[in-house]
Amino acid sequence: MPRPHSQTVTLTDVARLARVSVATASKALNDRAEVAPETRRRVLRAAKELEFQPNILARGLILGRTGTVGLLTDELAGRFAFPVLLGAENALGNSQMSVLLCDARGDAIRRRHYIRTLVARHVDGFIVVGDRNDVRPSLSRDIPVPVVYVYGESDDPDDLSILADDRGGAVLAAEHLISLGRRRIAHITGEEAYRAARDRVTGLRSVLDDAGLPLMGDRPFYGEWTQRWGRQAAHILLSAHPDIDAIFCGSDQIATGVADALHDLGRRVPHDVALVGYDNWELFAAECRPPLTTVDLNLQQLGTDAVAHLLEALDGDRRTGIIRQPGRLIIRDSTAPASTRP
Amino acid sequence: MPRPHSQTVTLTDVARLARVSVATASKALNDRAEVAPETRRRVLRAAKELEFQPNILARGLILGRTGTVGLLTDELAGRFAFPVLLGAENALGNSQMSVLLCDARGDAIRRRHYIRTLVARHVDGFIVVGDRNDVRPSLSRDIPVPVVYVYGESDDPDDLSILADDRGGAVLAAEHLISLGRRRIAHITGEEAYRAARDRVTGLRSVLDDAGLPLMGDRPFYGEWTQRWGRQAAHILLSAHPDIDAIFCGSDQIATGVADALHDLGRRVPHDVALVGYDNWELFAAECRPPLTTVDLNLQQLGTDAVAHLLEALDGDRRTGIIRQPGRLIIRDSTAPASTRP
DNA sequence: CGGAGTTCCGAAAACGTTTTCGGCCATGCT
DNA sequence: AGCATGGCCGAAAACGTTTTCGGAACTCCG
Repeated sequence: MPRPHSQTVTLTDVARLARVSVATASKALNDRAEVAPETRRRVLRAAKELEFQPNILARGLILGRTGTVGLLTDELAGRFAFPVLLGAENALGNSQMSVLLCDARGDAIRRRHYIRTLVARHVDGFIVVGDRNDVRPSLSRDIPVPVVYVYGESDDPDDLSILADDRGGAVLAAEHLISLGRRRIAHITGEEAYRAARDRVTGLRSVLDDAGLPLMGDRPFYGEWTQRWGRQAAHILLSAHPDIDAIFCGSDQIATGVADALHDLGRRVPHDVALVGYDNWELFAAECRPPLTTVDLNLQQLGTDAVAHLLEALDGDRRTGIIRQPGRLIIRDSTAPASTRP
Repeated sequence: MPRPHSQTVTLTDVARLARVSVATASKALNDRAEVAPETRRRVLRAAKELEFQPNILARGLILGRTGTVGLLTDELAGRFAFPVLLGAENALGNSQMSVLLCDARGDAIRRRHYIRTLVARHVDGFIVVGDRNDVRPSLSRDIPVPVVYVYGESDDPDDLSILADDRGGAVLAAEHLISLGRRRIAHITGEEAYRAARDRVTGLRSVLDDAGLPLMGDRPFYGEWTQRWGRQAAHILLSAHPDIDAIFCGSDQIATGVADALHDLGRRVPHDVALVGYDNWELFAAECRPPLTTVDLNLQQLGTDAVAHLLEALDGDRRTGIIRQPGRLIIRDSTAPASTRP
C-alpha cells in the first residue's frame, strides 16, 4: 500500500540528514538537555527541511500519552451537548490535543462499546457530556484515565462534575423582574422530569418567597419544551389570571410561543407583560418579537472549563466534587419597568 | 504513572495463559488460518478471560491502518455541518471506526494545522465538511490519504464531492406549488453570495419558465437567512403584489418570518397564500404556524454516504466527481390547492 | 520403512519512537 | 603528568503488535 506522495519521513531520515543518531535527533527535537547547541540546530534544520512530523502512534505507544481525549455524549443531537462540544473542541485544539468524538445516543450498550474502544485507543482522558442535567451513574469504574463530567452530574462524589447553575440562573431572572417592579409573576416551563426545570423552579420560588410575592397560578406550568406549549400555556394562564405582569419561561422556545400568544391576545410585551426566557439560544431569543431577555448558561464555557480541569488532572492534581458555573442575564427588549399605575 | 486498575493486559499475557506464543495468539485472534481449532479456542478463551483489548496504537504502527478518520469542518457551529457530522459519526461508529473531530472555524491557518496533526496521527481518511456549498480549493494535495468532500464542493474534479441537490430541491418545491394550482409565485431567500441560494433560484426559474409562469416581483428577494428578513420581505412583496398566491422561501427560518407577516397582514396560509420552506429544520418547520411544507436535504444521509464512499476508497476503489443527493418534499399544512376562484 | 506432503507452531524481524547508560573527548585541577 | 569532571553523543533496549519463514510433527502412500 504505497502512500500516494510524501513517503512518510521518519526520525531516521532526519538523523541521517543531520548526521547524528536517532537518539540525538529525538533529544534535539524534544528540547532535552545533553545536546550541543550546534547539533540541535542541525537537527532542527534537517527536520524542517524534510517536513518531519513525528509518528504519534509510536510516541503514544512508548509514553502512554496519546494527546487525545474521548468526548462521550449521550445525545449529541440534543440542545445542550453541542455547545459544550464546541467549547471543548476549541480548548483541546489550543492545547494540541485531539478529540475522539463518540455519541452513545442514549444507548447503554453503545456507550459501553465506545468506552472500550476509547480505552483501547489509549485516550488520555474522558469528557462525558450529559444530555440532561440529571444525576447519572458514574462511568469512572470502567475507565482507567481521568474523567470529567459536564452538564450531567455523576452520582459518585469522587468524580468531578461541572454543571450549569440552574437555580442561580432562575434567581437572576426573578430578581430582575422584581427589580423592574413586577409583582404578579408566572412561570411556564418544560417537563418536570428534567432536573433543570425543577432547579429553576426552586430558584424562582426562593426569590418570590423572600419578596413576599406569590407565584401566579400557585404552581409552575410544566409542559413540553416547545413553542406550542408556550402558546397554549399562555392562553390558559391569562384567561385565569388576566392581571399577570410578568412571565418567566423555562426556555427561549417556550418564551417565543408565549410572545406569540400575548401578541394574539393583544398584550404588549414588555409594557403589559414582561417576558424572560432561558438558554439565550440566539436563534430564538434574538429573533423573537420582541427580542428576549434571557439567561445565558454559557455552555461553551462549560466545555472549556471541563478541558482545563481535565488537563489539570492529567498533570496530577485531580479535583472532585461539583462545580456550578453561574449563568448571566442577557437583557433585551422583552423586559422593562412596570408601568406605574396603581 | 500506575494505571488505577486493569494493568493493561497485553497479547503476551494472553499467549502465556493460553500456553502459546504471541505469534500464534495474534493469528488466532485475527482469524488467520494456520492455527488449529483447539488452539484457537484456547486463545480466545484466554483473551476473553483477561478482557484483552489489542493496543490499537501498536497495530496502527505496523499496519498503517489506525481505524480513525479525520472530520474537518469549516464551521461546526453553522447550520449545516452538524447534521452531516451526526450522520458520519453514526456510520463510522457502525464500522468500528473513530472520528477525530476538528473545527477550523473558517481559519486557513488553523485548517492547515489540523491537517498536519491529523496526518501525523495517521488517520485512514478525511471527511471535509464545508459550511456553505460553494466550490472551495482542494485540500487533497496536502493529504496522503483518501478525502471525501461533503456539502462544500472541491474545485478539483479528481476529488469526490457529495452535495445536496439544491437545484433539484427547488424544482420539487416549485412543481408542488404549480400542481396545487398556484400561478403567482414569489421567492424570498437568503444572501446571493451563497451558491445554495443561487442554485435554488435556478431550479425555480426553470420550472416557472417551462410552465410559462412569471416569478412575481420579477426577481428573487435576496436578503439574510433570518426570520426578520422574511417578515420584512413579505411586507414589501405583498404591498407591491397583493395578488401573490404562493411564496417559496430559501429557508424555514425565512418562511417562519413570512408566515408571521402574512398572519399580521390578515392573509391566511395556505388558503390565500401557500408557503414552502427549505431545510426541514424541525425546530422551525414543525413549530411554525401553520407547520411548513418544506424541502428536506437529508444532510444526515449526506454524512452517511460520505463515510460509505470513504470506506470504499480505503478498500481501493476510489470514485471521483460530484454526487448530488436529491432532497425530498415534506408536505405539511402550509400548502394546499388554490381556492377555485377566477 | 522411507519419502513427500500437510498442518501447525514459534523465533525473530519489523514498525518509529523515547530513554537509559556507557563511552569518548576535552577541560580543569593538583 | 595524572586524574577527576562534565559535556556530548550513540548503541541498544523497550513498547505491543503483525508477519515471515523455518522447522517439527504428523499423515499418507508406495
